[in-house]
This record gives sequence, C-alpha cells and structure tokens, in this order.
Amino acid sequence: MVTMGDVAARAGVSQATVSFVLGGSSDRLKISAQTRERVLAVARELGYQRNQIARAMVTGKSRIIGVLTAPQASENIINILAGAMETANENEYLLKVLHLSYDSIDDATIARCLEWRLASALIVGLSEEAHARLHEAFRANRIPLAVIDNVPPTEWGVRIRSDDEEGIAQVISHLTALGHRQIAYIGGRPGLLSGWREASFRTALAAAGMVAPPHWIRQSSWGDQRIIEADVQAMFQQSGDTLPTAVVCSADTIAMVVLRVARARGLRLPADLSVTGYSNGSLSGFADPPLTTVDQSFTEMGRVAAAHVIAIAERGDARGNAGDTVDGLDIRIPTRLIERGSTAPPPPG
Amino acid sequence: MVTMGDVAARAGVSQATVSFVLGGSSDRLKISAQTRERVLAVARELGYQRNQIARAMVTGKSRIIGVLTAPQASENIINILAGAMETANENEYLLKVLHLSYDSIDDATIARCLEWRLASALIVGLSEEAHARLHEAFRANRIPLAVIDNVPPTEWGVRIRSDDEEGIAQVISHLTALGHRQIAYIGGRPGLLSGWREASFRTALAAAGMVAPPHWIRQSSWGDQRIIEADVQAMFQQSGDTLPTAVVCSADTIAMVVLRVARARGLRLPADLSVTGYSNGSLSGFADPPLTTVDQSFTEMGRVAAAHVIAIAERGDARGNAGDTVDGLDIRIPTRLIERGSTAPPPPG
DNA sequence: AACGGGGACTGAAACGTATAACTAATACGT
DNA sequence: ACGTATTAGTTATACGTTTCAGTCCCCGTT
Repeated sequence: MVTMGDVAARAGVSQATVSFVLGGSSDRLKISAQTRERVLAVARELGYQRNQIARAMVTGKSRIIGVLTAPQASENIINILAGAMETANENEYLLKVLHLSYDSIDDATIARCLEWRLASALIVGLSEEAHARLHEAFRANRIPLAVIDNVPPTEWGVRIRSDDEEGIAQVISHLTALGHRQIAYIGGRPGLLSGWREASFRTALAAAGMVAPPHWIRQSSWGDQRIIEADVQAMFQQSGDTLPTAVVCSADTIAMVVLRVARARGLRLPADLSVTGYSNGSLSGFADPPLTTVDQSFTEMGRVAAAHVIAIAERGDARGNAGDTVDGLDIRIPTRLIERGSTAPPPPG
Repeated sequence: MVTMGDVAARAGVSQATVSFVLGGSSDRLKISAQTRERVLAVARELGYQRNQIARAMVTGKSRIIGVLTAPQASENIINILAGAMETANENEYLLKVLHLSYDSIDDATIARCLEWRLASALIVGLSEEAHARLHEAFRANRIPLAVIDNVPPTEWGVRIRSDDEEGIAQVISHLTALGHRQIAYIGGRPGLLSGWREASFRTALAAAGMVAPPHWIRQSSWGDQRIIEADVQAMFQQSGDTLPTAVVCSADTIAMVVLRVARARGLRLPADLSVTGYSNGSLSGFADPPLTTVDQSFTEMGRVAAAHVIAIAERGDARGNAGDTVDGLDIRIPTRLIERGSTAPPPPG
C-alpha cells in the first residue's frame, strides 16, 4: 500500500507536507498552490489511499459509530441505517453493527465497543434491560449516545422518536372527517412504544369530543398473531350490537390481523369497517385492502441521530471524551398520514 | 484510557510482557504463571481495554468486514447480518455497513473500503452493475469477497446462495402430493433471482411428468403491485375455462397479490386455488390464508459467508493481501418448506 | 570450572499518520 | 539597511500496539 512517505519522496517534499495537503484540515498551514498541485498529482498517480486506521490512532478519534439494534422491526432498522449512513458518509464516519438481538447485552459486546474506541453509538429498539445496561456503560465511558425509540427520558445522550401524538391525531382527524364516531384501538404490549400511542389515542379522541368504552381500547401483542386474533375476536364479541366503525391499530401487523378477523366475521372492508395501521411498512401496501397508515420517516430519524452524535463527538477532546453531556435532548420527527384503501365513510346505519 | 504501558508500570513488568499476556497469541513466548496472573489482575483492576485500532495499525490487518447491500429485501438482510455478526464476533471481527442502495456504487464508497483497509467484504442483493464495479475493485485490491446472491459465477471471491432448485422442487412435490396437476408459475424480473427459479420450476415440473402452457409461466415484478396484479389477471383471463389449481410464486409479495386477485375473482382460498410464496418473510404469516412458503435461512448464509471471508483473510499475509484466490467457490444453503394454510388439495372438478 | 542451553523477560524498532515546534526565506514599513 | 511579520516549508515526536532480537540467569553437563 502506498503511504504518505512514498508520495512525499516522489514529489520531493516532506511527509508532513503531504499530510497537510491531503489531510483536509490544513487551515493551519499554508501550502503554495504549485506544491499542492504536485502532491495531489503524485498521490493520484501512485493511487494513494489514506489510512484511516493510522489516522484514528494518532488523533485518538475513531470516527466509528456503533449501531446496537434488534432484528424485530427489520425494515425500520434498514431505513434508519440508510439515513444514518448518509450523514455518516458526509462526515467521513463509519457505521458498525455491533449487536443484533432484542434481549440481553453481554460483556463481550460492551468490550467490543470500548476496544474499538467508539466515537458514538446509536441504539434502536432494544429491550429496556439491554437499554439500561448500555446506557450505563456509555455514560461511564463518556461515549455520546443517541436512542431512537420511545424510551423514558435518559440522562445521557439524545433521544429521537417519531411524533406519535401527532401521528395518532392525524389518524383520528382523518377518521372523523370521514364521519366516524365509533372508534376502537388495538395496540401492542405496554411499556415501550404502545403506551405512548394509547395515551395519544385517548387524547386525540377526547379532543374530538368522543370517548371509547374500555373494551374498545386493548393492549395486545406486536407480532404474535394468535394473541392479536384472540384480542380482536374478544373486542368484537364484547361489543355486542354496537360495533366500532373504525379500528385504529398501533402497528401494520396488528391491522393485518384485524382485517382478516373482520373479513372472517362477514364484514365488508372498508365499507363496514375502517382499519388503520401504523409505520407504513412494505407490508401495508400488500394488505387487502391496502392499509391507510402513518409514515414514520425512519430514514430521517437515522439522519438526525447520526448528525447529533457526530456533532457531540466532534466537540469532544482529542482523547475521545465527549465535551457536552447533552442531557435528555428529546427530538421528535414529524409523521405523515398515508391514505389508502382500508378507510372509508362508516356504513349509513 | 489505560494503556499497556500503564498496566506494565503498575505490575512492575515491561510493556512487551503485558502484550504477550494480553495479546492472546502468546504461544511464541513463555510467561510464568505468576507473572501472567499478576498482569491479568492489574489489567482488571485498572479496567484495561485493548486498543483494536493500534492493534490493527501495527499488524496491518483491520479485522473489519465491509457489508455492501441494498434496502430492498430488508428482512433478509437483517437476518444475513445477524448470522454474519455471530461469526464475526467469534473471530473478533467487525461488521461495517458501507453501502445501502441498490443502484450505482460511487467512487467515495470504493475509497472508504480502501481507506479503512477492509479485511474482506460481503455483498448482498446489489444490481449487476454495482456488482461488477465492486468485483473489479476488490479483485484489484485483493480484498476477499463473498457474494450472497444468485449472480453469475465470479472469478474472485465466494458465492453463496440458497438452493433454489431444491426449494422449488420441494414446493412442486408438496403440491403434487396434494393432488395438483395444473400448476402455474409467477416470478419476478428475469436476470437476477427469478431466472433461476423459473428454470427450477420447469425442471421440477417436467420431473413430475407435467408441462405448463406458456401463459401459465410469467415473469412479472418483485414489488410493483400494479404490474403483478395485471399479470395475474392476464393469466386468469388467458386460462379460459381450465384454470390452474395451484400457483407457485417466486416471492411472498407476489403470492400476496395472487391471493388478493383470486379472492376478488370469487375463488375460495385455498379450496379453489393453492398458492405458494418464497422466502418465508414475516409477511407470509400475516397473509390470509397464511402462506405456504420456502424458508431460505438467511442467517445461515450470513454465517457461512462471514466464515469464508474471515478464513481467506486470515490466510493472507501481514499487509492484508489475500493468500488464495478461491476462484468461483459456490456454496448452496439448503431450503425448507414451511407448510401453512394457503395450500390444500385441488377442487374435485 | 567452563560451557551450552533454555526459560523468562526486556529493549527497541516498526506501523502510517498528525501536529507542535522550529527554520529559512521573502516582504514590508521606516 | 534593519528589525519584524509572514509565508512555506521541514524535523521530530507521539499515538498504542506487535514482535524480533537480545539479555540475563539458572541449571545441567562434561
């Protein structure tokens, strides 16, 4: 591999000069235009590629962002990664995948983060337990952190999430505009994401002058179809003669199951029942009928998250310690309602 | 951050000794049990974390595996990543996401690969153009490569794919066992994955003593619903009175559309028509009825791919050049049929 | 008693870059 | 003509490790 020394020798200058020309941040030292040109020409000629590892070593900054995530919402994660990578590339940072399991964080994972002198970290969709563990470790080692999730506010790092209150409000206002007054809600397990959406649902409903009976607001599962199916059935059964005319779901997967159960009960969709999803996954377009859902712009979340951790890392000192704490910064990314075929005006009755 | 020098000073030994104790590959030099113990104790006490960057620098091996992929089949990619990470962790390698777009590879991406002195690379699901570009670059720089895809055989690197011939054969034998004799096929765009599956379909069908008329074998789209829908409609229309009793699809998404179109035409599922998907994505379980499909074990592909590139990288010399070429090694990962509700015996007529 | 040999450890030289500190040469105001 | 700035570079050191080449000492052999 060609080194700066090789380039220097060929161009008849010192290695330091090459470093100043190719290093980028050469506002400290002036290099004449002709020397610069010559060095650049030789570098190109020799096919020089700078060595980021040596660079990281001497500056003490690794320019590596660790990504710790879970495979659950794979599509969302990919979009977040794409967004984060975009920003990372612009700043010559690198994304490393370090953890891909919902559950526990083992010591080896923490060790890898420290061994590679992570410049910062991104956490997406981990369990509360895993989350707490990482939070503690990164805080102790002063590694800037961004969490993309609806976790409780943290003392270390930035928190980024989609504006669920707005998203649910968009759904409710869409449904009320269609004429719905009987609206039910089915969400996932409480604690992580669903809790927030359920509260948002109640708020938005109240703001529109409605209330839903308790059996129309249910906490079910995110992904287990049998549980969801049982809950949906229970909701219909307990409703007796006054069925809801619309069901708001906290996930596209849940909405898919609602569609299936409703059809099995002989309801026409969306004429007899409107159903909304949440997340705008690729699934939603393949539902029958295609789901009206809320787009969360995970790409944007990734971009914003990366931008923040990079900014914090850059402010740090030369030995990798973050400068500011940025305690509990909380960023909300706007949502957007995607209207498709699963919502319609309620039946005349 | 604590260095080996700090540990050495505290333990009253030289830095070299610490390196021999903590370095792992210390079969070269004997260290007495008591010295080893003392060094380990001090390292633990001081919270020493070894510096992988300095390590990479001096050994000339980065222990970094670059991942270049596309967001299309996000779920598959996550599973591949999970598998690759498992193997990478075991070998103290690291996974970096370097590219996340189906289309072109820009110079900056190539530069990043070289600047970070990639130990090896994993390519998944890129366009043929992007693929050719990377293939050339990695070959020129002697970076070991694994491609997880049904691309044409390459001269550099390892090729890993699921055994589509076996997968389709499993589907056909499942359908014939149920009694089907009228089987149609709808696949995605030719060239990448679909071409192979279509050929496998013809082969398996012929082996079972059947032939399908031309309008029962169609090349459609992987993801564009309108195109798929039009093709499915066309297939039914051109079939006249003799409809197929089963439709084999080369993707779960395609199968979802077939289900919808068939239902819209008044067919009962699966009583009147059996449908099979391919890939066993999370989608497939949410279909109505749930899809019978073929599991591809992407996790295993990731594991195998990582294992191979690491093995090749390790055989290389100290300056990162790969030792062996491993020309056109072609590995097939077995598939598994997942029987669910979308297949049943054909109607009596 | 001299010598060989091996076990246990140390010294020092890399690896490729960034950068502080220094130097040489030129320009400028008086 | 002289001191001072400024420009355009160079020299040398440091970053934290791996690893080669010694060094030292003790033990067994002749």
